[in-house]
Amino acid sequence: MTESEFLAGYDPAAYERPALAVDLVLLGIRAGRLAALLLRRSQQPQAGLWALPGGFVGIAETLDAAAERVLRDKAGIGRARLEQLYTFGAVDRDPRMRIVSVAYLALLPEAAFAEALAGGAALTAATLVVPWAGEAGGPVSAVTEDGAPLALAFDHADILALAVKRLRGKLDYTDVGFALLPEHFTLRQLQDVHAAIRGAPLNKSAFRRRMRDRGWIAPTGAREAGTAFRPAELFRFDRSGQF
Amino acid sequence: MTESEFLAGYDPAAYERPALAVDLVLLGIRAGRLAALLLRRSQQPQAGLWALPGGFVGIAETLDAAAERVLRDKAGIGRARLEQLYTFGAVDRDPRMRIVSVAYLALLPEAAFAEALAGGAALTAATLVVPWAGEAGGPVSAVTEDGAPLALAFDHADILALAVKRLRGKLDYTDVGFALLPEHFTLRQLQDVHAAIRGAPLNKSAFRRRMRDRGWIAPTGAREAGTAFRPAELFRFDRSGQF
DNA sequence: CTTAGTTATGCTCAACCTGAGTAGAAATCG
DNA sequence: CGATTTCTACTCAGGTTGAGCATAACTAAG
Repeated sequence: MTESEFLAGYDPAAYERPALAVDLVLLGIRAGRLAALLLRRSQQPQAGLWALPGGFVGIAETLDAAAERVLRDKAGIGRARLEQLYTFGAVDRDPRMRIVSVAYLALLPEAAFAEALAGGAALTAATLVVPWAGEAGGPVSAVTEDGAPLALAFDHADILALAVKRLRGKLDYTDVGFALLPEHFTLRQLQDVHAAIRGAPLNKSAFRRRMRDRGWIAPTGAREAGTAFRPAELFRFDRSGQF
Repeated sequence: MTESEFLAGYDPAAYERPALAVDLVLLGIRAGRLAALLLRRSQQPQAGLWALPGGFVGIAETLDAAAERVLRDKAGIGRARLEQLYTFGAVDRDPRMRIVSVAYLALLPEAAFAEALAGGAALTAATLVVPWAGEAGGPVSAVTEDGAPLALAFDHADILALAVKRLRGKLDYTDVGFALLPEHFTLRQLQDVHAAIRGAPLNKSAFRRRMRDRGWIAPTGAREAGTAFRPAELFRFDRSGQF
């Protein structure tokens, strides 16, 4: 039987279908480190564990639309650039039933991250501990500001790990570094964000040179205020720089 | 209502679920260009159009397992390294019903590609025409060996386009270039594969130097046979070179 | 056997990029 | 005003890349 014949004779109700959900990895910078927004599960299974905001995909709803709806309703965030990350389909990833989940990634500027935490959605910021270098991949764990571990629900540790890996991979040739910063920023802030994503320090002068040469940043003419020492120049992201 | 409450009260049968499928992008090199294996649809809808091999995901079947089953049953290929590409979830991507499809990518060495074509699965090799440079992305089209266009079914042109984009992005820092070659190959063959994926020529000496310096290739001592001119040395992929 | 033709391989050289260090500029604090 | 700290620009060595040239290795034609 060919695929065509199979599809033509397929009865939508004849076979049991997996449930389809989306889960959101919402990342920001917290105390100079990568952090994710998590919700605490209050019900069984896995009550008390920490989970990514998620929800089921409607029958007439795009995956992207489902992710935007979850962003709005579960995380209380109005707008963010969501990007599909990976689809997780292990059979036993949820103990109740078969749920296939499409993971999405969004990067929040510091203000949006703080606003989401202060909102009514009972979100917590979990600092990510990434024990591997570069794009090797591997497990990650989540801790509170005090360093206390946060137990993650389901396969959400794997989802977070993949998000960090993807982020590191895109750091050098896309604008992900700017997505975590406010509109105006100093080169030092930009470098700190890159260092937080990489999990490793960067050469200062080489970094500054590269950013200026690539044409990604434009000087605003203004300077930092309120610093104890020489204020740095403020830049903004210049989208006209080619990618 | 929090996510936990929602999930706890969720009745698996209460809401209509999208159907979940996998589609396979099977790529190889054909006459020095990237080519994909396609099936011709014999039934409505979109009868006569060309489609990627695909199939539905079973209720107790991993996404990866479904992709492997389709590879075996629909494409007649025993083994290949499948990698998840992206999940396509437009509401109207299939006119019959809502189908969300997880696309997978596999790279076939020249022999496996030819063997699949010769097998009983009625597959056709479609040369991919990629009108954009680098990782810009955009539409692709498929043509026969003679240059005649092949009309693609559903959103499969988008899936192929994303596969090419992904492949180009991974070319420089992973082993994808070797996956399309036989076990023993010359540096010229390796360079041709890279050029076919990039869609642009490469500097010869710089390419050779880079490949040798990275430790990805190991000389076999043997030489090409049957060439009209000086035979090139045969190399094999050396997995011990770090990534 | 000799020579022309063609590709493989190794070498050099200039241009560019990166990591590292140094020196002066600009601000606050005591 | 001087000490302190960070920002910014500059230089320099080392490594990588693109480009070209010389030689090696092989076949086919004469």
